Amino acid sequence: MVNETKTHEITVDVVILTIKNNALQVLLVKRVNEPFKDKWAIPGGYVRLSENLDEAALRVLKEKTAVDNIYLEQLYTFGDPLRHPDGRVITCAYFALVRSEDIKIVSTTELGWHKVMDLPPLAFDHKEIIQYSLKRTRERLEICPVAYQLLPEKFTLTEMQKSYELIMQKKLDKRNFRKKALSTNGLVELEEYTKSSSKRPARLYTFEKIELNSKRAHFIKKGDKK
Amino acid sequence: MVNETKTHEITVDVVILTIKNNALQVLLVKRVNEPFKDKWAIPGGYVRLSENLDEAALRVLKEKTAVDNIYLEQLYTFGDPLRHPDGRVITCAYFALVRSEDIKIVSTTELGWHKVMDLPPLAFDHKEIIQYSLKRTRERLEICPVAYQLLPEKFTLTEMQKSYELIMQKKLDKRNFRKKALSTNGLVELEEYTKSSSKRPARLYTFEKIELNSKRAHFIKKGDKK
DNA sequence: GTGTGTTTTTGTTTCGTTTACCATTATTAA
DNA sequence: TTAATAATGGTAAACGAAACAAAAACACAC
Repeated sequence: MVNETKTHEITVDVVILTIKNNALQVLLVKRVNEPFKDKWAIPGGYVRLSENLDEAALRVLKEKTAVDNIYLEQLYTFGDPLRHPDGRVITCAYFALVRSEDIKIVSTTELGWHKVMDLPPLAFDHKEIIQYSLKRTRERLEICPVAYQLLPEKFTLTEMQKSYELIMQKKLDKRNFRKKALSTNGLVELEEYTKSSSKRPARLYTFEKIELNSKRAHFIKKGDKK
Repeated sequence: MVNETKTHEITVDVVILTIKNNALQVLLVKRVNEPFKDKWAIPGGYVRLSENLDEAALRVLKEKTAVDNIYLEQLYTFGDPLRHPDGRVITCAYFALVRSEDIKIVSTTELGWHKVMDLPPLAFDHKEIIQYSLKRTRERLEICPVAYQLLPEKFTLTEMQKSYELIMQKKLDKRNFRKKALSTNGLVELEEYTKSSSKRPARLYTFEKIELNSKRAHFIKKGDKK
């Protein structure tokens, strides 16, 4: 039985999500080799013997982008025997939430952001993996305000609400949203305002740096508005 | 980099939970070989090239027990480089909820149920894996009544409440519990009663066979009683 | 400086659900 | 009759969700 495992290979793939141009976007690499040449794929790589899975995922993330202070969570392990045409490759998928302002793309390969609602042809089972990461992101958002990982350092409540609406795929009531947002632990009201266009300036907020998962705010509930 | 992966090995480990003797119990095997000889371990095995991860987990489950109609869910993948003393073994952990009445232990190796609140010395990182499976089970229970997977075919509401209390680790109010239980989709009131000891017989209930995850009942909420 | 347009900001009420709490009656075996 | 446990109803308080409208602040055009 042990022999039968000899050609397993283990990769990590990292679904990197951000909000950019008023849309939820995912970072994809264009494949230069077969299989799936010229298709787009989630950034990934083989797990090295010396590193654990989290470290492997972080390494993949940093190979493509220069970020830190990101939200990174193991998503699911995909191991269908036929998912890779050239052999048995099991992949442990992660997802990351990053601020687009924080990101510098450092890879030399062709790399780009794609709207999750409008994905190009994808390699392997990567479409399924992205769909699953969206589902998980929504689940997380219902529990704690992970969306602040997607927002700039300073943001308005309207921007925050936009990010929630993009992730949850539904409109939220403005006043109800603000009430809940203001009661969130860690949200800090600043004495600064946006100044720009021909409209009333909006107050800026920021999030204290705190442990994620340390509190459960049950931020969005189902059925808040369609 | 590919070379560096050659000695990875992939296993699945299955945390098999049941309720037995008024306690939440987990099925463990006693190891007969090094490493961790004579310690207890979660049932597991290598993933074969021809099977996906779910199939591997199901196979492991069936090697140890004769059950079907079980709840089986991928839990988490553990890949610390030092978790196995003899080499790099990454394990994809699953957890299963089974009815103790349904189980026939078919393995020849030493195998037994252990209360999760009173575990023997465990091999590898298996203690951590079991703890994580309990956490996940609680999360599932908050969403849908998976506990019926642990109950006998026919059960009383008191038994159902006991199973919830064992998993959630807290006392629940009897009348509130019954109110919610009775409003759960799929719960069927039978025209049968327990008959046994010197007390009033209790009505029996059963669950219709339905898809899990198909409904979200939000069965237990936080703070129901400490 | 006045008016217009745009966006931000703010509070209340209603409604249903959940929680906490409490006590009595019913049924059986012994 | 007693002992043991099951079954049951109601209510008050707290909480969360949903729906809803008007005033304030600024830029700009005139």
